[in-house]
Order: sequence, then C-alpha cells, then structure tokens
Amino acid sequence: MPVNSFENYPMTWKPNRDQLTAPLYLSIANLLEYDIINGYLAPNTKLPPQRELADYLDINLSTVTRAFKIGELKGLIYAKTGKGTFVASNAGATITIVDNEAEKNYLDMGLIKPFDQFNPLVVETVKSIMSKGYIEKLLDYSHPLGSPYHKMAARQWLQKCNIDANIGNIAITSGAQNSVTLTLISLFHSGDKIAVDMYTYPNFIELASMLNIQLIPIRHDIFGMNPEELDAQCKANNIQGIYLTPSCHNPTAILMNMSRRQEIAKVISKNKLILIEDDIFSFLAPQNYLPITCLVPDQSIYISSVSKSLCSGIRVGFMFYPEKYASNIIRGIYNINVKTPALNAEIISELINTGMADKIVENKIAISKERNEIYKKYFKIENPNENPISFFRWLPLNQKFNANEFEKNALIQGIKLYHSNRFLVGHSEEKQFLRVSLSSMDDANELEEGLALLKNILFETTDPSNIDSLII
Amino acid sequence: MPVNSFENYPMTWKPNRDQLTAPLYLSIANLLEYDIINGYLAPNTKLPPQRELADYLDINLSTVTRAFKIGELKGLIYAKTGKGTFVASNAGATITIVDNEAEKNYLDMGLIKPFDQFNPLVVETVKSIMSKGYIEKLLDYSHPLGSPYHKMAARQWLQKCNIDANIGNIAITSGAQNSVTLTLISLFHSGDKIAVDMYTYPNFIELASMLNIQLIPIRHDIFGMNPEELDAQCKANNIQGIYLTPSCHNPTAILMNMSRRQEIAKVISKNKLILIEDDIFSFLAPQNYLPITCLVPDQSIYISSVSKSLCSGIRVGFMFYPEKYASNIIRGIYNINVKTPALNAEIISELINTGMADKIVENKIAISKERNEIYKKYFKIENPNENPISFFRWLPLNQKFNANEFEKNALIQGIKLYHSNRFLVGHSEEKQFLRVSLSSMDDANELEEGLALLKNILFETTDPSNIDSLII
DNA sequence: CGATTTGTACGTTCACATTTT
DNA sequence: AAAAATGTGAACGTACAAATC
Repeated sequence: MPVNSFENYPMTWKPNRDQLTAPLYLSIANLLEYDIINGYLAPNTKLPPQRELADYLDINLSTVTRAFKIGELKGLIYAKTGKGTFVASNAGATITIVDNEAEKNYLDMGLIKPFDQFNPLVVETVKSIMSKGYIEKLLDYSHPLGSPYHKMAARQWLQKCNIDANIGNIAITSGAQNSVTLTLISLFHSGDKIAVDMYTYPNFIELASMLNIQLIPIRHDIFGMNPEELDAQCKANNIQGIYLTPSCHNPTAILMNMSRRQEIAKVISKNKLILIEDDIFSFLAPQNYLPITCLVPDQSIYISSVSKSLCSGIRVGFMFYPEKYASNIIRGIYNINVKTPALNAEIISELINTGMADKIVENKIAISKERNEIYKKYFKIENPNENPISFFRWLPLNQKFNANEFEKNALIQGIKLYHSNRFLVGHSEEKQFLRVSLSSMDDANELEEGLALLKNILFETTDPSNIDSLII
Repeated sequence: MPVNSFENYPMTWKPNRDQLTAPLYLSIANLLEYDIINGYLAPNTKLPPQRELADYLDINLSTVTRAFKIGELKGLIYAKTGKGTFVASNAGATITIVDNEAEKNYLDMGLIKPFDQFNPLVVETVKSIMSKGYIEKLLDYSHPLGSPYHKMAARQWLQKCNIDANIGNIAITSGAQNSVTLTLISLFHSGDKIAVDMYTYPNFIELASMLNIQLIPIRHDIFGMNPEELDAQCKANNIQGIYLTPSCHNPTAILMNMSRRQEIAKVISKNKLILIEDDIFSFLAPQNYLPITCLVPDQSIYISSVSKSLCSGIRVGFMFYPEKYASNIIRGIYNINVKTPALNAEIISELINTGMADKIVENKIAISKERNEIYKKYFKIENPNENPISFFRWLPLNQKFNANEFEKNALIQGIKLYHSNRFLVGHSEEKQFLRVSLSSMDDANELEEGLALLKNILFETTDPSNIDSLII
C-alpha cells in the first residue's frame, strides 16, 4: 500500500494502476509508449522520479527502472542520474531522411543529394564496361568481400583519404549506411552504448534504436565533440564505441581540426572504444588532414563510400578494419549482404582507375564552392570551423520554434528544410538550428530562390530585435 | 558458504571460484565461453544443473541462469527445462556457407550454386540495357523501395509464385538474405524467439545469433515441420515468429505439401506468429502449390529472390508484406539499405519483362532434373516428399561420425561436403546426414566423379552390415 | 500419475554514483 | 562542502512450469 495519497500531487504522468497487468515492467513500458506515441506525454516532459512512481503504483523501484530502460532503448525517453527522466525530443516521430517523394512541388533544401548532374560521366564509364567481354564473370557468388582487382581500386581510393590499407583488411560493401549496419551488428550487442555527437545523422539514430544500441550524446564546442565530456561520459557509462564524421559532421558541418582529432583519439584509446569513423565527406576535407583512424588504427573501423563523392545510386562503399575485428566483420558481411554485386564494384573501380573519379570529385567540389558563395550572400557562417565547402549548412535560429510546426510552415511556403530537433539525441537544447542543404537544388537560381524565401520566413517570424545574425 | 563439499562429485564443468570477478554473471558467461571455444567443454556435454553450480560457486541460482542465458543467445549452449543445459553441437564453429575459395582443388558438393552456366543469357540483357538512353536515371537516390516500373516487374515475378501482390506492399531488396535481415531487424527485438526447422540454413542461424534472436528448433517428420510440435513449443516458449522455406527446405530438400502447409498455417494463425516465408526455391515447386503466406496473409512476410532462379551476383530480391508491418519494414529499408541499386533492379526487370527469365528458369529446371537423375544412379531418395528437382540432396548416413573429421576427411579425398551437424539448431541428433550439392559442379561428368568418390568413402567407412541404403 | 529435477521469469533488495541544492 | 534527490545495475528470493522418472 502506498504510504501517501498522491491525488493532490502534481505528477506529470499518472499511469492507471488498474491497467497494470503482469508482467508489471512490460505493462508499464507499454503504457508509457502508448502515452508518448499518442501525444499524452509531450516531448521534453519530465516524468515523475522512479521512486515516486513506484510508490504511487505501489511497486518496487527496480520495476520502474526496468520499464524505463525499455523506453530509453527505444529512444522514447532519456534519463539523467540526479536529474530525472524526460520524454525524448523526437519520441515517436520518424526522423529518417530519405528521397521518397514522387513529385516535389517545393524547393528542396532538406535532402543532401550528391549533385546528380555529374551522373552522365558515370554513364560513360558504365557503357564502356559493358562493351567488354568479362561481364559474365561479375555475375556469380564468388569473392564475397570483393575481388582482388576491386580491392586494389578500393585501396587506391582509400589512399586518397590518407588511409594506407592492406588489401586483406578491406571489404567492398553496399554503401556507407550498409557499412555502419555491418559494424553495429558485427561488433556490438544489444544494450551496448555508443557515444555520438549531441546532433547526429537521424538514420544512424534510428538504426541504433532498431538494434537496441543506446546512444550517449556528447556535447560539442565550435571544434566538434568535446574530449573532456567524452571522457567523463565514458567513466560514467561504460561506453563501448563512438561514431564520428570528422570531415564534415552531419548536420553541424563542423570539420574537426587535427589537434581536436588527436585529443579525441587519446580519449578513444584510453577508454578502449571502438571508433566508427564515417568519412563519406573526406573529399571535402583538406588533403593533409589525417583520419582519426590513423591515430588509433587498431580499434577503428574506417568507412568510406562513393555515394556523395561519385554516384549515390550504385551503392558501393569501402570498409577498412583492423585484423582483430576481421573475422567478426567478415562473418557479418556473409550473413547480412552475402556480397556486394561485383558489377557495381566494377563500375566504381573503373571510375577510380581511369581517373574519371578524380574528375567528378573536382567538379563536385567546384559546384559546392559556388553554392556556398551563394549561401553567404544570404547568411553568415558564424563558426569558422565549419567545412567551407560543405554540401549543407547549419543555420542558427534566433528564436525558439516548435520544430514540427516550423518544418510544416516552411513547406507550405514552398521550401523543405530540417529543424535541428530531428538530429537531437536525447536532450532538448536551448539553441535551435536549421540544416540547409545546398546540394539538392538542380541549379544555382533555384537555390537563390530558396534562400531568399527562407530569409523571408525568418524575418517574418523572428522578433525584429533578434535579426542581427542575418546578413543584409 | 556451500553446504556440501563438491570435490568428490563428478561435475562436468567446474569453473574456478577464484577466477570469478564482479559482475559475477558476466564473469561466469565469459568463463563458459572460453572453455567452450577452447575445447575444454565438448559439444553436447551436459553442464551441471544451475542449482548445483550456484551451490558450488556459493552464489544465487538466478545469477547462474543469467550467465547461461548469455551463452544460449550466443548459440553456445541450449537449455531444456527439466532436462538440463548442454553445449551446442556447433558451439564455437563458424558454420556460415559462402563462396570464398580462391582456387578449388576439390570437387565441390558443398555450395549450392545456381548453375552459373546460364549467366551469358543475363549478359545479353545487361548489354541491351546499356545501349539505352535512360541509364542516368538509374543512378540516384530516388525510389528507395523500387521504382514503380521495377515494382511492376516484381509483381509479375511474384504472380508466378502465386502471390498476388499490391504494388504498395512490395519492396525491392538486395537479395533474400538481405530481406531476412531487414525482417529480423524491423519486426523483431533482441531476445525474441523464432521457431525454425531442427535443421536450418546456417546463415540464418548465424544471423539470428548476431541479432540476439533465439531460435527454437521444431522437429519434423517426412512432410516437414511438425505442426503439433510447433504448437506445443509456442505454448511453452512465447515464440514471436517462424522461419520456413516450404518449396525446398534447405538442407533437407523437403517440399511441403498443401495439407501440411494448411496445418502449419493454422498453428501460425492461432499463435499469432509472424511468418517469414523464404521462397527462393518457388520455381522448383509444382505450379499449383500456394505459399503459406496466402493462407495467413496478414501476418506473413514473403521473400523471393532471383539469386537461385536467375542470377546470383546481381543481388536483387523481392519482399511482400502486409500493410500493418509496412511502416516498420520501410523504416528498416531506409536505415539499413538506403536503397537497392536501380541499375540491378533494371537488369532483373528486363529479364522478367522480356521473357528471358522464364527461359533461364526452364533451363535451370532441366539441368537440375538431369543432375538428380545422375544422383539416383548412386543413391536412393528415401523420402518421397523431398523435392525431386532440388539443387541438393539430403543423404542419410548409416553410421555416426565426428562431423568435423568427416568433412575434413572427405576434403582430403577430394570432395567438399557439408555434414548435417552444420545445420543443427541446438540439439544433437541420433541420425546423421550429408547435404550433397548437385549444382556446384561445372558439368555432369564432374558430378558423377564426385558421387562415385563419395560412395567409395561411405563404403570404406561404413560398417558393412549397414550399407543396405546405398544402391548397387 | 505423482514426486522430483531442472530451467524460467519476475519482482525485490541494496550499495553506489552522479547531479542538484 | 554536505545533504538530498535521483537513476543504475548486480545479486537475490520465489513462484511456477515443463520434463523426467
């Protein structure tokens, strides 16, 4: 029996005692999920302390803990010792970003497309391959990790990323997201914890949630992830891994400089984390920057892909792993992919070997520079550590919005944008941002149109005293 | 303190008390894993009862239970209430089957290859596509589930499998194994249980183990999985799903007849299981056989692929799912695959639309018939319910072998074969078998050579009084 | 068929770490 | 700097169910 009556207490969540069925912990977890999904518990609501809830429901503290743990692994809530438990910012929302519209009647500044206008250059290469006589050899089950020839091309590609890889530690995969999936399944287990930037690529957030891997958000400063904070969270949390995209962090566009990379590497080393370095934007980083993988080579998985740099639809990526993880990763590839189609690997290899890859990359860098120049006509880039030739920009807002409403309203006005909440892991934040894609428009004019429209929307809705960060 | 001294008891496993560190349960699980992987605990060894071990180590029963659970989810041990806990038959062994040999100096009767000699027909189609003008449109991020055109082709393919699918409930995937991965990640959670045939495709076993999904083996009779046994296990175990390959079960080659399909469907329905129907061999089943999916359409995921029937290396599969699972599966595809390359889907669509697919399938059926005729010259097919045109055969052994040694010995003598233990889920079985692939040899002569060699090996090693099931 | 053996699953206890006040 | 609030995670106790004898 509860000692006190709580009927007069203001509890933010009062699950109905009578609805509880055995097993209690599951029953509570389900009620919680129901109330969050159906909007009875708004994002960022503080839930009652576990002890209070246990007392109210007349059950044991640990039973509540267990129920809350389920919610946390599903990404519905997040808990902070000493502080309390809160409904997650993105609870119940689908945040995955994907190109799924049949017809677009808006200006797209949401998706990060890889400048598909250079795909005709890929077509040339595809056609030249098809005239050759060996296609038949690309159609069977052999060489599940990639043929020696394809791995040689991969090696060449990785060398441009400043990775000097042994052929035996390379695998051809079906793109970066596929590589990340392979890594998470092969090297991590349900319930493991991975440190990520406070703002993280939503598809990674959702993937982790599907695999029951808990993400621990780490605060950043203008240089990227904060190493002290990372170290502190490792001590507090028994974290097994870390996911980083140092060349151009999605969504903040931060390019991590070498000294920060070294500091982070030290913490990774010290805490024996497995580093998942997603370096799909390596081609946008200065050529003398070393991947963090080079600083902690024996505990890093390096992930590269050609989806942003060359061609997205071919779905080919490269993975470089240390020997000690090889057997696990190979087992993962066998059981998850079987193999990546050799035809696709052949196309990419040919692009690399003929120098067409370099040409395409040059073109993409040039157009991205242009697009950034246009952006700077409308908005300031406040953080000098952001990658200046990023395919997208991180625009600070001077006011707090309801993220969903803001996105919807922008769409009504004709532009697709993503609000920073979509990228948030756990916490809600004071400061809000927009991720503005510069690469999804067909041409520069459309981008200008979109940016002008965006500026208008921000002027309209922004408190006039607060518009100083908007140029003009 | 333990009440009794166990020093004189015969315990099959005596972990060293002094090696235990906190947390106890993990420490025990690690010791157990170490002793199994390093061969101190042989497959099928009965471990001490949990209570006895707890008493011996002077810890609580539940702590042992917890440690054992970890071992069970890793596939290292299996437990039977009332009976005891046993080291798994395949504990510690890698059982995945994959084409990974650079050079083969043996006759391959292990891999199930899809008669790659018809790949030149695919090459024709590939070349004809490449001469067309729309390749560029196949190279971007759009239509992650497959373009409407590709889905129409998929629909046509599925119709030949007797599946009448709505376009909206089809997804193009990167092959059957990829579809299975998608299904497991999207619709199941860590710790869930899935019913499978006692003998199951090793890559599925390993995938489940990587995802922390527990497989519950169900006994079969000559018609395939036993429905009563399935029902009983559902009652006992809180099983969420079932994995079936009814057209030609791998490895037993059993073709499940319609009445058994109906019985199984009833049990699936009654216990609200999610059915994963892997029907990659549908083209080897009689045309009037309905997939089990048709009998329980609202809780079935139907998986088809062209890897066996058309071409393995292109990596294209089709998935058909009921509306209620659509959002989960689509989310899974977005986060795991991003998309399946449209170029590959285009090739397969063209094969389907031009009728080339039918031609290839006809050819493969014809050659598989031939190969089975050859097989029957050497060995009897005892179970009339086995698919008569299967790409592989399930050969009963008349003696018990050490599975590993048998496989090794056969390889020394020049043939690659897989012993039934490789396919076992949990239990060890009285009866032993070999899976004999008929499709991995380049020509019929090689197959004859291999079968003759196999027969020799079996004669040599078999007790002469037991050779009656071998013809001649 | 009933007693015994054995594994399962849930809820409970408690020491502890972190954060806030 | 100390006390209070709050979440964490390992280990324990117990009722129960299935299999065996």
